[in-house]
Amino acid sequence: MSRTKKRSTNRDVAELAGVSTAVVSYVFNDGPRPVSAEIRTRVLEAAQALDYHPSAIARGLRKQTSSTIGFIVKDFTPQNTFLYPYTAGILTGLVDELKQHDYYLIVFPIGVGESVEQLRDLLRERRLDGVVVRFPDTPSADDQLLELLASSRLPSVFFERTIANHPSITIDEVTGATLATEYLIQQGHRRIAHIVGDLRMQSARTRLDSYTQTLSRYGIPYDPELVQGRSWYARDGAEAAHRLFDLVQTPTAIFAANDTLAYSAIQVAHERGLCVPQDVAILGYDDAPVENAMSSSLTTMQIPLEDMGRQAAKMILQLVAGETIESLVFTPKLVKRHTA
Amino acid sequence: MSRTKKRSTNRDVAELAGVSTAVVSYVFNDGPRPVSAEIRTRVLEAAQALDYHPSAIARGLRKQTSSTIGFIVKDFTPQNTFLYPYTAGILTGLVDELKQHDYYLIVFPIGVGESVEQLRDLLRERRLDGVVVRFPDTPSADDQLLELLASSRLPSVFFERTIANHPSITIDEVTGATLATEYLIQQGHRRIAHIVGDLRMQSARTRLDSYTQTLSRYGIPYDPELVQGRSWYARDGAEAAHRLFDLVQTPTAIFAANDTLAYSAIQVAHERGLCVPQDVAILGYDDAPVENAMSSSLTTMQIPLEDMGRQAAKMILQLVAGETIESLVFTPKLVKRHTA
DNA sequence: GTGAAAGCGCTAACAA
DNA sequence: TTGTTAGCGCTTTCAC
Repeated sequence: MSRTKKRSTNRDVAELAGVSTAVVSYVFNDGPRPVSAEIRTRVLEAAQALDYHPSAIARGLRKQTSSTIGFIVKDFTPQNTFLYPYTAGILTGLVDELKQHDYYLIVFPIGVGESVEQLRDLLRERRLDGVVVRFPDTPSADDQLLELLASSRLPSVFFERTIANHPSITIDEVTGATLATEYLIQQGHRRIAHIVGDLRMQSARTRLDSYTQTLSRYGIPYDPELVQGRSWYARDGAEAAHRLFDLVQTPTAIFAANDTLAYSAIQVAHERGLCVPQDVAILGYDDAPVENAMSSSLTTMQIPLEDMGRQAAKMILQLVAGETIESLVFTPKLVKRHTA
Repeated sequence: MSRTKKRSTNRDVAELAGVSTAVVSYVFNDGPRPVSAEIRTRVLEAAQALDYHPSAIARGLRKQTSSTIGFIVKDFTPQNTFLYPYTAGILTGLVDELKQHDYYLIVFPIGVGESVEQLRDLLRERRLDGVVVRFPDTPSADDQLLELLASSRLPSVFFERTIANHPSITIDEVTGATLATEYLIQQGHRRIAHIVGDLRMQSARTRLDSYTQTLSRYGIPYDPELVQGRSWYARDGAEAAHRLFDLVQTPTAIFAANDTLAYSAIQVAHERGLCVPQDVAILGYDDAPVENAMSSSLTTMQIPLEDMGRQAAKMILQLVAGETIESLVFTPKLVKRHTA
């Protein structure tokens, strides 16, 4: 394996084909000027013979583009950004759609409490044509990041956040949580509990608010005991479920703020000998596409993460192309399976 | 927001600081030639004033490197490569470690049955300094991909595959599955079932083989009825579990070939009113770091995916730096939790 | 210790 | 229709 053999360039091809480098460029870019059929094939053959592939770096320098998009992700959890179904789902759609358009994706997770210096570099280095950004929806000190993005003047699309003057892709949480609650009511439930997520996050608060408002709209009294939970994670979900089942008057239905919490509740129900959904109906939220035992049986509100990733790709590419675009809002859909 | 304002370059800084562009380079690269303290600060101030950041593209063209690594992933499942815990875990460690070294990561999933033309381009475009590759371990027609990799002459590290002359990171499946089976035997079990994964994959076959061999080494007769399953997925796991519990003589322990299958088995056990681990012990494999209700309670064989990703990063960087490196083998560790 | 200048591989404006 | 050539922004050799 001769590592010394130099890769062939523009010029090598030109020489072998007996043309100028310009023509080689025209052939490979289908323009901007026409090339006679005969010369075109001669160039193509020479390129083939030399195994020539244009250097993306050199082209990038010349055209001032990179055909690369950045995916900037900041999450609460420290190291495992990509294990989070939201991130993974979005990433899947995003990268796949970009591929269709011959764009590449650089992933850039930002750990908890990490400095932004490196991100600043990335955004200024001309390595990216645009960025897709997902920050947690806390109203906290991400301002630094936002300012960084803004000052970089890179085209950007935001996930689950509306930033002034930036197109975004968001979820209509109000409708989602309202539909969820209404469904349980329509199933005849009156004693409906809610396991909340991390209330520092807007989405958790919105789901809670929509739950209470829907109850009141249907004339169902609000019972604070029926609202439990403190994070998005399984342990807290299990604890919340135990509290609910310990109540004198237990709920007949539980609306969990995400699937993880719903799974915990199901497990706790099973442990206590309760049947789902006969003894207690359990409804999730996210339709997190994880591969696990119960993912196919949970009734939940589906968020089309992969599709959202696809749309994000399309949006950022339009932005890069100089078009103006509109923000997008996705509405969760009820997926009836076997737990509610 | 003036999109017209041009970004400042090398030269702008040089002019403002009253030096040559060479000096600017020396300052930003700390070499290769020394710069007087006075001039250094003058350059730095000018750069600050102009918000100058060197262009990675231009530097790349000059130095013939990109500070970018590719992560090429091919999986069985069509669109959701990144939802697979293996991929997500490895990716997390990989990208994080690369960040420490100021390298970026381009992710490139390859869908089922997808053409390799685009990958060929990526590998030849000089966009990458090296690649980390994970293909499923089938002995099938990935040869095309392998040949592509080889002919690109890019430094590469392979996951879970040993390719001639290529450093790799693999898992000692024999030891892992043997430890798993031995543990159940040592717990006093004699009637131990195994739910296999997709037997087209080497890892599934190895886990099965090690299971049978360990049984025979301990003088436990092999009962074909106790081996069920046909894929890595929940549905087939549940079906396998039902078959096992339908047996006249049911198993007292189940070794599942991965965590997903283990979870299915647990759920089925619960549905049938069996207690885990009292009535039936269930042992998983992977310690897939998914966020779900039971992830913290499953007894399983742990594969340090994130750590493997980290090591892959270190290896590929060493390779890029021209050093020679050794392949690495990771051994799964038993993690005792509450299901076996 | 510093400046001038060549050149990385490509694209596109200017010539012919 | 094609050739020539000037850069894109950087690093580094050569000269001082």
